[in-house]
Amino acid sequence: MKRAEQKAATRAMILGLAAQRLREEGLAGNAVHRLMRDCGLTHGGFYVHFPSKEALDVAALEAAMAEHEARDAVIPADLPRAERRKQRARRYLSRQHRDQTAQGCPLAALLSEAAHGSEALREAYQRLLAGAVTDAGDADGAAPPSEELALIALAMGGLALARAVPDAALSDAILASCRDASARLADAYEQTAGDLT
Amino acid sequence: MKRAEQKAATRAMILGLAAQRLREEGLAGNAVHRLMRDCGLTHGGFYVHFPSKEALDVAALEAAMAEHEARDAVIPADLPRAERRKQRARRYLSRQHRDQTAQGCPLAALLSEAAHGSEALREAYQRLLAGAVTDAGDADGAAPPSEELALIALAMGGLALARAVPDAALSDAILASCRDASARLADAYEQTAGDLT
DNA sequence: TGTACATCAGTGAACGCGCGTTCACTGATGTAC
DNA sequence: TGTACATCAGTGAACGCGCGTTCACTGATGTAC
Repeated sequence: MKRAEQKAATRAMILGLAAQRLREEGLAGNAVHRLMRDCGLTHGGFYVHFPSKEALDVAALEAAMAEHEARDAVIPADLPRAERRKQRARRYLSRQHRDQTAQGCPLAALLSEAAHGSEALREAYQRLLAGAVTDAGDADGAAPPSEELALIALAMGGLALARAVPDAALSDAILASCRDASARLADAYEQTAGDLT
Repeated sequence: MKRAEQKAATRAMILGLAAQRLREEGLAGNAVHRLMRDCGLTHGGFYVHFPSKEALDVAALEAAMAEHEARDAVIPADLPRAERRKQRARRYLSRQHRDQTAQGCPLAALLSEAAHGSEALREAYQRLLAGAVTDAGDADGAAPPSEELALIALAMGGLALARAVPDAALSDAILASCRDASARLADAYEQTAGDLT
């Protein structure tokens, strides 16, 4: 079985690097030739592991999300819901998350690009988003998905905006504003039930 | 002066179409050859009007923003601040805005892609964002920029997310959740002064 | 244990394609006399 | 007003480049006897 193990290891290396690149450079900036070369391989061998570039993009998105979620699984479950939401926002909208794009949330990294992706990619994107909403909702005691959706949209929008802007002071201000807004929103959700208009 | 007028008209046509394409397909999907062909011209003539593709991207971003802002300049100034903010959010997070990408806000269309753009593009992006924040803040009676930043991040994040997701029901739910969250946030800003944490 | 054969991960040259950009040109418009 | 020349917006062939993908191959690993 040594051959199969070696193959799996190579595939994991390609996928791992692709998952980083996808977040750093987006869908467009992740070329097969560069990816394979930077794995110490030649580009032809790529198709032993993946049927197409599109398939890699989907697999890389999923791998990136799994890695990102494994990274911050430790929010104490005994805190009140609003407090957990604030902690999540504080972490997501941190300078660290902004600056470490390659290890960050791929949904934010592809926030505007996802709409131009293949159908398979967009379905994976939606599935991962729905998963994140469900996870957060369950952790928050079966909280309405609409609340989690808005909190996630605010967090992702703030993070993407902080990365788009070249001025460091403005970027920091965006993160701080959105952290504050997340906290206010978390509090507001505790005060009144949500009827949408 | 007939020649100069003709030239200006051609340039405006190229720029106008580029401003649409930029929002529909992003930075990557806006090719010189296709753009010129769809203007009824050949690609060589492009460089009579713009020094480079990069320069076009910047000009198209600015043109798109100007067009977008001209489109929704009519929010009554005599309404209370929170009400104006809610109206703005309702419009920005509408199904219409989501579906008419080509006429929509270019900052949302490039939300995640802007970070990979040229320095000139990122500076233009920041300038336009700052302008939108200032305009909204002035209209709201010199409101703190941090409040406007968070409201804009929520609106842009929600819009981009609603476009990313292929399922129409989920997309609608995202818009509705973010409209509701914007309203709650606008109310929350009226109740307490903002100190950032 | 040693030999012959099969498998298959990875190689590297080649493919067609679309990209941004250059450049010698054409021919209608504008100017000078 | 008519003729000769200059300008310059737009043409279209050509450039080098990187992309995703294919394919005949190599040579180490795995299997059969």
